[in-house]
Amino acid sequence: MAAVTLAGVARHAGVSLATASRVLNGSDRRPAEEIAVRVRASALELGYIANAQAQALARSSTGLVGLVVHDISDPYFSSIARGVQHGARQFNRQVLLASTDPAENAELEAVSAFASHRTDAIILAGSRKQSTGSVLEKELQRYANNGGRVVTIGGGSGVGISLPIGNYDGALALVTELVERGLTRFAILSGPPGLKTVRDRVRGFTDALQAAGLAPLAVVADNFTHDGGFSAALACRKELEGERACLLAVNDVMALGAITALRSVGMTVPGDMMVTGFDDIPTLRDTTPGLTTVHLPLERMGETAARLALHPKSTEPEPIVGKVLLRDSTG
Amino acid sequence: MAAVTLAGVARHAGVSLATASRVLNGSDRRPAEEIAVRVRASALELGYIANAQAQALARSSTGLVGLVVHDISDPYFSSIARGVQHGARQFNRQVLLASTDPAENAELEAVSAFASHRTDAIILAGSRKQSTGSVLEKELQRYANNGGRVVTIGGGSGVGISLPIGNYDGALALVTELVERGLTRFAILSGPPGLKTVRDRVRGFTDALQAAGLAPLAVVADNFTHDGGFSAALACRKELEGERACLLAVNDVMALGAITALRSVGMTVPGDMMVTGFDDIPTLRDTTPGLTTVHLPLERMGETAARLALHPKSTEPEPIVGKVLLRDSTG
DNA sequence: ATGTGATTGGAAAGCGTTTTCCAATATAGA
DNA sequence: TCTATATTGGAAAACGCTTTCCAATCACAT
Repeated sequence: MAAVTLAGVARHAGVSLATASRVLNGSDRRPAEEIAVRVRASALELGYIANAQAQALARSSTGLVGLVVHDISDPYFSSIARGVQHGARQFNRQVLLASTDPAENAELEAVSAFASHRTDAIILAGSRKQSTGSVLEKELQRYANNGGRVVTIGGGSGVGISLPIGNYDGALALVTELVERGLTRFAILSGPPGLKTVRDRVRGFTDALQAAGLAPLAVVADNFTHDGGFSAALACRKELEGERACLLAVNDVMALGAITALRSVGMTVPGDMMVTGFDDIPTLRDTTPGLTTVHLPLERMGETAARLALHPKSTEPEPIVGKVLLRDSTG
Repeated sequence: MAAVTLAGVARHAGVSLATASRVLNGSDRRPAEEIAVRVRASALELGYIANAQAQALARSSTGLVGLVVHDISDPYFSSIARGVQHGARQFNRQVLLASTDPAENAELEAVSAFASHRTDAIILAGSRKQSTGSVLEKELQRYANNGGRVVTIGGGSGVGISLPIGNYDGALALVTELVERGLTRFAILSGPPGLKTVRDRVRGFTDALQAAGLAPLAVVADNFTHDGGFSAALACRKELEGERACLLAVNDVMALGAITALRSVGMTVPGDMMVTGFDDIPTLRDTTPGLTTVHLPLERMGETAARLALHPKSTEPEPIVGKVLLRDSTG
């Protein structure tokens, strides 16, 4: 049972292909109402559904927007994805998702696949190692040259529009506030140095410390994940020889991993060690103690990215500013 | 700067369209190596990227699989999505995501959009109100009739393959274990009765209670979300007049909402009230007290669903069985 | 040489739309 | 009544590929 085609509808309604197309799938020309009614009736009766592939080919616009994230099960990314989805719906676009997970060149593969599917736009969430002149950048550039729009959330891919995130400022403000509250002993739980986000935040931490005449007692880098935070915290604890300090994690999931790690060795937060995060992921509603962090409007970021990607005349947007939230994990 | 087409590559390599196609985009016929090399070189030099839309049209297969979830930022769904993504990659498919969120008929819209895009398969996660003969079911049926595959995770849509989840058995086992441990006072935090998942789990709870000669002290229904759990817990507390009992939430996010609610009125868990969940979402790693729940292999479920959807000869699968995890939230 | 069968590259017919022309008809103005 | 001008429906040419034929070439045994 082959799908009903436009030709079938046209035949059934006794009109031409052109007329049927004009009636059913928006056009600037509106056939006479009498005919339109007949065509619509036929379409309904036969259960016609336009073939988006064929339309894409003819119109050279697919109605698709590609979203690249590292791990869709990470609350940071799934919140952004939700926003992107919302934004896309407002423009009548469907979201093509790529969760690039562990595979090293998965990100490149995803971009290639999106380019192949001729998505109208590509949104990159979570800045990747961005060696200028990288294969990824070349691919994105080619995509952009062919008319595709590129939006990068928080971290220039070097191509297209970038939605700037106040990573540096947020990190700076966080540590500044903590110092004002009298904390002096800090250690940094960092992530892969290849990520721009990581570099920006770490720089914010250290600059704030420096401004206060302080320096981190330790800097440990690990994966940008829960497990990364877990092992980084343990390593850090060794370096600090168990002495109380404030662990500045470079994002919330790492911070949560760190807290779990500290608990697993019998330490309490904030009693024996303090911890901070970054992002304010929704998960934090349910964790105790409340995690001190920098709030980012994740969902709105996704929606904004979608708008930037899909709105014809969108310009460089206002930067997203983070808001420091002091909670119990820092006493 | 228009995109490079296959015709362009063929011309540049001095071969026909047919030959170029055979060399570049898999075919059962392999042109002579000498020619193949020339074509590949041209493709590389010109930066050719096949137009997936055109291929889809010609092959009548899009390489797309549609995933419908209620809320991609809910850890339950994002874990499943991760699995689907993995599974899809193994079959070289891209994932089209629809997070249907608040809009009432968004689910139907999503299915229509997927049908229009001629996705090779549609995966429905999170059973929706499934009035047999509903518009949604009709739409799915039509999709299936046109050769699309439909997989429903945990809750028959009445169309296509269903991946059965041991909701009833898991709920039954959970309560049975709790009763064995001496608990006698229970209340149920239920979700929208339209959801099959909800009905199955609640039935499991009540059947287990009945078997032990018990009955729930209260049954409160609310949204299937964190907020739903929050307000349901408060309502429940009223009905119980603050007396200690075990709140059986119908899923983890509701349970977490419930715990937050209880805390907000100064009650402790499990001291003043006990709480259980269902699903074992990854979030639970970081919450205290540990939530007693029924573990489901969410990511694997997604992967299995993808396999079922994409593997040519897949049959009704083994049901997924839940595993009871007793943790601190029940003492 | 000759016939047989396998192998190869290419021409052309789709796939299901949109959209540009064109011709035909209707409308208005004189 | 007749031309000038809109308005309308339809034929056909794209869009970028795959795939079915077809004809040409080749190897090989006769």
